[in-house]
Amino acid sequence: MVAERAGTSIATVSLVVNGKDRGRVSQPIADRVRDAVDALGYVVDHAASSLARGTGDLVVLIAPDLSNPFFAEVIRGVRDTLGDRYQLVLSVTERGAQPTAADLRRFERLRPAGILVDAPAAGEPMDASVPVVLLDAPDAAEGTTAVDYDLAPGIDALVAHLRDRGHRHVAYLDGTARVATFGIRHRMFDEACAAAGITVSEVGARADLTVDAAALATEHVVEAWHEDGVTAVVAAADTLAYGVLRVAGSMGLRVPEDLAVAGFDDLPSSSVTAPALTSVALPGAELGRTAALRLLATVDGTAVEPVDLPARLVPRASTGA
Amino acid sequence: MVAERAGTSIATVSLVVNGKDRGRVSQPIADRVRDAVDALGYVVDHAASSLARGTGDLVVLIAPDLSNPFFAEVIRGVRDTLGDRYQLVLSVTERGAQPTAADLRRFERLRPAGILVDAPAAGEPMDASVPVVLLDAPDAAEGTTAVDYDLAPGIDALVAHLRDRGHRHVAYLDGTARVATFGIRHRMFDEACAAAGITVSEVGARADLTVDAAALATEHVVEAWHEDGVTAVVAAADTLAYGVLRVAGSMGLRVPEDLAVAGFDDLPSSSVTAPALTSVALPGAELGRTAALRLLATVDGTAVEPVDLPARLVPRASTGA
DNA sequence: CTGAAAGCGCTTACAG
DNA sequence: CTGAAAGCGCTTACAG
Repeated sequence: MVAERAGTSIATVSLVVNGKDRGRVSQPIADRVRDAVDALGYVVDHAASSLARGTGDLVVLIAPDLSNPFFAEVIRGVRDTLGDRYQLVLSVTERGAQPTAADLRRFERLRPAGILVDAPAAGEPMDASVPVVLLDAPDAAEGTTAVDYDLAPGIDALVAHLRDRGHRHVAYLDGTARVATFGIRHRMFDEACAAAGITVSEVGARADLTVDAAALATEHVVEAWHEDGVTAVVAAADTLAYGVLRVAGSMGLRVPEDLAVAGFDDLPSSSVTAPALTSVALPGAELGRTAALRLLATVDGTAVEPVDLPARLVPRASTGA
Repeated sequence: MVAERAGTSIATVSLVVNGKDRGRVSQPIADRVRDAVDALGYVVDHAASSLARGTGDLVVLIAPDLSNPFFAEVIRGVRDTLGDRYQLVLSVTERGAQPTAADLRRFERLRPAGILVDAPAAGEPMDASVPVVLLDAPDAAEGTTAVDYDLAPGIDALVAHLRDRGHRHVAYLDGTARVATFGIRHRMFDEACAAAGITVSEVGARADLTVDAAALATEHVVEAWHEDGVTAVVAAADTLAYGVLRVAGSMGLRVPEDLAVAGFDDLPSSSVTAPALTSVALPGAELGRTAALRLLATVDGTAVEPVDLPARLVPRASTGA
């Protein structure tokens, strides 16, 4: 229809629409085509275009359940970096599940320009026929491209902070998700504690990343923590720490006097909890931005120096800051 | 490749893969095809398939910036209802922006089975060449399909609650987003107040849906509210109310004694703020579920009775509950 | 029950 | 500078 209206061939329309008309199509004809496109409100059919080209302008970001508002930051970073050249679409896994190789398979079909995977399930082979960049996947296999946090500065600062406040025996509330990043957080925390002369309680607990689940898990162990002499609890995510705060509040435990609490993520709402929550802030937007840049580099065939993005401690009232 | 391996034609493979082989392909051949598919890890190419069919199995959900964790609920509702037959992908607008007709245009190209649009920008013509269902779009034009909240029960209960607590002069903190749903919340609140003999302060304020923006906006007007004799402030969203809580906390204002605070959404973290936040709970998952059902009904050509989903009040400590 | 063929709407060498 | 033609990987009448 556009070609007809512009009085030219379909091939010429394609060239103009894709901006490949420089030196190939004369000015007047190109203008006529553009007028016709505007008049008819024509948009290139994505299916036909990516079929012919072999690839499209879609970038897929596969993320775990968005109930953790932290991912909004990551998404924003990706979006801002991708710009107009690519179209970002998101896929979220089921509640509590992590992205798997099967998810990757499903989106390969769309012939995207690339796929980003945030916090993939541990031990899955994350490779596809299109460029893939993993986010927050510290166990990524050799040969895969991954962008990770450097947790050490944040965790070391947290442990030093707890130590300064006199804590010598603490507990850890882990997430249930089978993700490498949680494993690493836990391990690095244990190691930092050991180095600082702090012992970590044998009484462990874990919960899904929701306030309700964390509150339930906390109720089950809070007595045991108390009897074990625990004075502070560190949760693998702020949403988990919220559950601890809620239980502490309803039991009349004073935070931080009776029990200090800290988390990971530094969510926006962590500055308004009762009391405000100490948290290891992870640079989510930066993670998204860096991952998108690496994907673009892969697509364009340029190389990028890998860097880990440092976490930092945000001390607040929940640990007596 | 699959056809070759199974010793059959491409057409037969297509039939088997799409489950249209009943009474058309013999059992042994169908089995051979399935074996070949498994062995080769074949998946249908989405672009080619939707080009040939004219439509695909994608459902697109266009939502505003996800920094409001409330949308996670909506998404979950949609996901759970869509099931395996359709593949859900999300698109998020830029921070603070609402979905527009242009976003719809962009995703039409993908030939999705349908498009869901949450909280579209006010006054945009939201129609497309594929089925569209609007969520939380109380100003939707005639002829468009929309699923909305019934805010009355929640707002009436909130105003009655404030009245019972002795509030006679209150303020409203609005969102900046150009969405009908915010306009309606404000208007219904004003009307309910008028009916209950409560006056609403002329000192208005509005902010983006982030804690930081809301805190900033609150700082600018909190003096004026005080001088105006305001005893309670209602925010158009919980994230806005968090900003009020933060400013109150840093100024030494007691909540609810000096200033009562309430919001809309009932986010998971609202039970752990300082103090816990009274909120008009909106059934987000239900909204997503209902919208997905209506989309499926449109696709299948069946009719559905429209229903609005009632909001309800969750009273907490921030209003003295 | 099975396969050869047309066509979905594009892009891209290629010939003119 | 421009257009006719092949081909991207499927699906679906249609003929056998």
